[in-house]
Amino acid sequence: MEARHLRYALALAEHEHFGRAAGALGIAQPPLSKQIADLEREVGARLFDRTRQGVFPTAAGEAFLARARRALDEIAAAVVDAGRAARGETGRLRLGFIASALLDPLPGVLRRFGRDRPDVRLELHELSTSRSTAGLVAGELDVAITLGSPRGAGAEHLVSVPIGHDHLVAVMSTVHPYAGRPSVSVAQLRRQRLIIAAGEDEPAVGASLQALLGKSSPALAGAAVARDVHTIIGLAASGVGVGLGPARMLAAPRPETWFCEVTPRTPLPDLILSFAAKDHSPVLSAFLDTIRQNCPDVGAALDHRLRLTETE
Amino acid sequence: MEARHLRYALALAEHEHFGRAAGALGIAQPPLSKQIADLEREVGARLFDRTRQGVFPTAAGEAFLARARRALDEIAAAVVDAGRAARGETGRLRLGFIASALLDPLPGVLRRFGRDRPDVRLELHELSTSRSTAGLVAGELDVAITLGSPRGAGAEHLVSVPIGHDHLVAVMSTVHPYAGRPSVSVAQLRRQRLIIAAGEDEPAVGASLQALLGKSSPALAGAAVARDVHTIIGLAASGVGVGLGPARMLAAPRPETWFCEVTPRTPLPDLILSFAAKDHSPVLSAFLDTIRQNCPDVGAALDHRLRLTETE
DNA sequence: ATATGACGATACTTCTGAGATATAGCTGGG
DNA sequence: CCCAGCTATATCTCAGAAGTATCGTCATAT
Repeated sequence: MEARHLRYALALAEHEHFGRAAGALGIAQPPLSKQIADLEREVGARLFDRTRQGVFPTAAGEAFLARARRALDEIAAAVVDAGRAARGETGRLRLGFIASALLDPLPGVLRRFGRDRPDVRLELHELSTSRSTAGLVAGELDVAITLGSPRGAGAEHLVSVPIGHDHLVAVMSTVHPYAGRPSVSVAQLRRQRLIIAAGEDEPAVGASLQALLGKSSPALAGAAVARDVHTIIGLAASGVGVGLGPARMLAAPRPETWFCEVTPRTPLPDLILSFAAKDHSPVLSAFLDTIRQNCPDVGAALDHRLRLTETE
Repeated sequence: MEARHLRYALALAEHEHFGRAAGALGIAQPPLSKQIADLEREVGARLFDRTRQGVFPTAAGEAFLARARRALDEIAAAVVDAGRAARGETGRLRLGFIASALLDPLPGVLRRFGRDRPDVRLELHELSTSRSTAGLVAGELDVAITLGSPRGAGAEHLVSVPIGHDHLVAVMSTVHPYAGRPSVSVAQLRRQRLIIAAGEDEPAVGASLQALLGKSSPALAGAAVARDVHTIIGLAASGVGVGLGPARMLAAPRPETWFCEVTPRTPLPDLILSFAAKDHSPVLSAFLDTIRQNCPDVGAALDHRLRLTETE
């Protein structure tokens, strides 16, 4: 049973005449007669009544033709769907990102991407740098935005591109003595109980903190350690101490909290976009394209990568 | 694009390996490679990633395979559906019948047929003899039960078989003087205003009435003429006169009406089952089979017809 | 670094079967 | 009764599906 049999049967039902149906199919009449006969033998039932007035489907033929139409529609749709998927118009993009990215690059990128690719399902996961890296390596994410380049097992199979900057800020309860100030100094911070991200979860922030306060500062040693930025803010708001984290971790203002700069201004590692080097999916390419249009300081690595994908 | 391509792609996706998929398909590996390559060329997109760990569908491949599965399912279902339709297990039977048939042969026939062929859609039309005949000739009915053999244009293309008897009865309001009597005589009827079926609608009943009352009886000439038996009963119940019709027109007892025999007992023409001589549909054959099992006095014509259908 | 093995792609051959041409068989209308 | 129109059958041809042999590539083992 081949698709040809379905096409021939449908043409015959449409033209109600072997000769004309064959003409419409671009073949001669005898082959059509034979194919229909073969089809009827394979189905095990007569599908057409040959009368003097024309060729008409039997009840079995009607039942067969209804299914045949749907089968051919599915085949046509298969080609269309595959083409759309190949062009990255449909599909799925699993994005891991650090909370601070929600403030600057992501809103514009996601808005533009959602407009350009309305049928791509976006799965957004707010994750720490280390978790995003692990997700990429394990194939559970397609692309990630992290603070600093991914490190650790499997990171060598990732491609990373800087797409923005960040720096350290402090966060505290609105009843804290420093609340209302535009900035706090290192000396002031040393006298506070600090709240910082767990070292293995946010290695980039941890390194910057060491640079700011000193390698084995007592303030760092005595700091409260939180799993993620939400916890830092929550602990700070409840008066546990002064939280330290990336400036853009504040996607939206929250009640009961006060944010201020840290002097000296302490740059954090760049915002980094990463993805699996061997991932050539068109959805990813489209996303990278959107990134490039939205982030002026994307580097040559992304261009190079895009060129690789296109020439394939 | 042929069904073969779909089957091969699905096998490859299942086995994730060209050699094993080819083995499962009963072909060698190179033809499978070529068919997949041809498919990818026709679709215009790479459908499989060939990696060292195995062969896996791309996003386009996943989209294609989902449709391909449904297409092949439709093809398989087409064969199944056609077979069921050819065996008369599914389909439609449009039955025209005179109301009186609802009392005797139809209940048992329909019950048995509905049990044997639960997926055949029964379309029941209570029609006069002449309307059923016209429906059969016009192809709007598949089978009909009438009073007397169909006559008129196109009736020669019908096959007719007697399946039961009927006779004339009278119907009147319960307040009519004759109500309560087991029978009325011809002499009594002549003194009543009669209600009868329109001659062209029920020719068999009309002929029997003429035989009973005389060719041009004043009682007949002055009778009220109704389109169908329901109207006869309704008019009789409302006191217009005494209705005359087939005994088995009384499918169910009704309030405000009294039925009684007519003496002398006046047989009506046989109940006749008719269908188009060239109709060889399996649903009709199944229905005729049911009729034969339920009606002991079906004649040789039906047997002969059934034999014709089977030997085809 | 080299050898080895597994796997898919390519080159070439073989043969099935789809399609073309010619014609027979059937049937209703003149 | 013949003719016209339509489908089925017979035979041939050729495209293309499948088979065989071999190559190229890459990962792993020695």
